[in-house]
Amino acid sequence: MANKPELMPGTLDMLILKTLARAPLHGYGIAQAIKRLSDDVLTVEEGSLYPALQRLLLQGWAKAEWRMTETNRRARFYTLTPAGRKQLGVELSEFDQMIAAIHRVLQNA
Amino acid sequence: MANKPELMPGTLDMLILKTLARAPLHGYGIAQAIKRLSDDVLTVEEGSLYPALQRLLLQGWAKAEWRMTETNRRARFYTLTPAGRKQLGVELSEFDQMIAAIHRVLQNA
DNA sequence: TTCTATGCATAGACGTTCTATGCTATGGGC
DNA sequence: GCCCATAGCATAGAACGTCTATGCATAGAA
Repeated sequence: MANKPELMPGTLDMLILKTLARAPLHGYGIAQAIKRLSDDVLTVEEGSLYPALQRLLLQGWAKAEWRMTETNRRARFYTLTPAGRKQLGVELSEFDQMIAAIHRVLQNA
Repeated sequence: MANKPELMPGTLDMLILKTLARAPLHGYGIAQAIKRLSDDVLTVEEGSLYPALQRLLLQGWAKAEWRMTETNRRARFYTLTPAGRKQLGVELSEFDQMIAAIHRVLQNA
């Protein structure tokens, strides 16, 4: 039972945007990057990842194109749009605000 | 559209447990406390609150009894059980771990 | 007496994440 | 030549948590 998520709900889009802000990347690579940078704490399942990427495309926060990876495989590379970069800023500050608020509640002994 | 939640999904139970760890309280009071301590950033809607309280009861993390408030109203007071106190510890450390992991991903420029 | 604040509770909609599934293809080892 | 692990995309459906909307009740102030 007790199915604790490998991800904090609501933060996935932000994490993807941040990852893409470093460099264009394909889905698989994004998942790897998040897992690696978080020291294996955050795991992005494919069933979460691809719907999230669709959302980003739909919102105009990223665009996609098929290319070849360094290892000679075809993959869909996602690039952040200016709107996406702006959105990243918004989500980062909202996140910070949320965390700060939660800490205020938690620290009040 | 764009329906940003007033609450970070997955953190509500932790916030309630923490609030009850200070003193037994009724639902309405819990919502007030969280809102006040967070400087109005976190708003707990009733449709989120009461289902959450049911979860806590069901898990044995809190128990409830009807009492009168200071203002002479009948209300259901929730008290943390030992298991609930333990659970609070678990959720706090999981939360910290999550936040730390997210920060690692975000800070990696 | 009417209104506001206090107080509990549920049903249904909605969005996100997870599980499960299916498909393709590359490169290494046997 | 064949198998298998890895890389890679994608969707359907279940599960879950939160929000909107609704209903009910009562104390005290205006």
